[in-house]
Amino acid sequence: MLDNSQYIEKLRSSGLRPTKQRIKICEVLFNTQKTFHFTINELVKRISKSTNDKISLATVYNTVHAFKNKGYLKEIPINSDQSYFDTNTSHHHHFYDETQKDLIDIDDADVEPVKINTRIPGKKIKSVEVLVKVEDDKS
Amino acid sequence: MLDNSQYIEKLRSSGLRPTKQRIKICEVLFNTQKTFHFTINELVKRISKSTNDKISLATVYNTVHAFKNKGYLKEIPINSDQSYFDTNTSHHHHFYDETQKDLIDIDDADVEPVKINTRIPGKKIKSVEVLVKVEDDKS
DNA sequence: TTTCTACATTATAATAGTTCTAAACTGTTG
DNA sequence: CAACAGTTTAGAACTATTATAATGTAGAAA
Repeated sequence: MLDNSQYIEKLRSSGLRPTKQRIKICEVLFNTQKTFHFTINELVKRISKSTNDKISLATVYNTVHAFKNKGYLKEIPINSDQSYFDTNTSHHHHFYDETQKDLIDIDDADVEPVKINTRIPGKKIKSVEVLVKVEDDKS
Repeated sequence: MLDNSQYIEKLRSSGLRPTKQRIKICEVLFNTQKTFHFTINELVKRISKSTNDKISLATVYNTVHAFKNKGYLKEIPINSDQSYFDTNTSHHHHFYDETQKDLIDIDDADVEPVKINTRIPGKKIKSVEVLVKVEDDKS
């Protein structure tokens, strides 16, 4: 309960009612220097570690989707059986470690701009995402 | 039953027994000039259109996974609730039309090679996949 | 060809992630 | 403070996928 006013504002300004549960989720997601990746499952674990109140699974799903729609979270397309989210919403790409099942940011400065020399008529590009799959190098 | 010998060979040479069902699935997947994308659901529909025999859903899953492991199919990571597969196994990238929920190949020649200027120690790059999300251009 | 065996197919059950539902609850506005 | 619209909740429902266990079959050996 230190400085929730920022979250309250953040929520209010995007049309979300600042409820106890949403503020708690904000704390878990954004009260850290580092950005990070998570699945809903992992987020639920983090939440239950950091509070004694239980937040229902449905609320976590609802809130994460609301945050995603508001642009506070990004969803990362991984060939996987569950959704990965990223608290880093700036433009950047990812390594996916197939051995460790781990997702790692690639600083945007470390990727040369991707040039696509073809278009689809009537469509505009919304995003360009690079996924670099890696595995243990046993050479 | 025209020219199944190629499929029989293909299957046999990769250690898969050429069964009726697998040959039928081969026909549906590879008996066409064009490569295409599909979900399991769509594949099941294609199969039931082109034959009177029913192939069990479990067999379709097993076979698709076997084909994927053998490199006859590629799985495309889309931010979606179901898996997309591609009969085009050559190196290439994709547009994903978010309006139409449609996946479109990008010819590899139309994408400048993606340069990643950073590595993860002990890991080697397995693949670099670009996903270009597009939407209707209402400008 | 017949027999044998390992691999395949099948229907169905089980599982996992996610979404839906309907009742109870709570911010917010007036 | 009253009232309403938005929110939370537990649990049911749903969807995609995987596991299971019985039955069937391809291919090799006799």
